Amino acid sequence: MVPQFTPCQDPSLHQRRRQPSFVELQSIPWLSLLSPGERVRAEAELVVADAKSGDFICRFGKPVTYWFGVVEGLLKMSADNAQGMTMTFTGVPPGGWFGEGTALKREPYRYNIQALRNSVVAGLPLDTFHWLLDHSIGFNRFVMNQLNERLGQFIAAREIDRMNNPDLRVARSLAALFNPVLYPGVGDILRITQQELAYLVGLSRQRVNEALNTLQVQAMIRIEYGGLRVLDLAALRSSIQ
DNA sequence: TCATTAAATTGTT
DNA sequence: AACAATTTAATGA
Repeated sequence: MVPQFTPCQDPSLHQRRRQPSFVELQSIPWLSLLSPGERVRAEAELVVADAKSGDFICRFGKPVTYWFGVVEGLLKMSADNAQGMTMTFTGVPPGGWFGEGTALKREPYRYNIQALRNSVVAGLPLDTFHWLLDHSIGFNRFVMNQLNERLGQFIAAREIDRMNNPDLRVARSLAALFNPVLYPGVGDILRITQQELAYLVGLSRQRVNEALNTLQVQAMIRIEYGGLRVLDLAALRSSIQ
């Protein structure tokens, strides 16, 4: 059955925030692009919080407070359309940072971000985000690269939505999650259950299970308990039929 | 550290 | 949707 995520209080994350640990800081890909001075300030202002499964990191219409990144776990980016249907844009695995578009314009969020399972989320205060944009070339390069790569993902996502072959849908969605530029924290193994993947792709768990086994036979992935290992990312991206 | 038990995840119909 | 099989996590001696 489809679990109804219990809607939770928005300020909870803000209240549960704490200082990032050394290991958590290491998982933040753009810190190494900063100059020593910039880095000191960024690390001082970064916060992390534990999000429980079902927690909303941000909601449509709420003002932007942080630029967010995933340290650990898995998030889901989605929006509600006019018909009241929830459509999932993408999953956000470890190493992924998002919301720079709305952060740049200081606009309210235009989508929801929800934790698919217990996760650790990092947040950079909006003022610090803008300060880095004004001072750090390395940071600007990262954000620009991020925007460009995500644009490619959204274009690919439109094609995925139009595909009727479930095996292909799963393959392409997986390829997106294994994107090394957007999600450097993923590596060879993506921690995701078949149920979670089913939510992201919009298929039943049974069908996802079947598709994954097909992809495994084709030596594109290896199914592991609670996760998947990529063997051939290029094939996931471009396989036909 | 090991054995037992509970919980989570996967495989199958 | 239901159930069985498998894997991992938690517990306590």
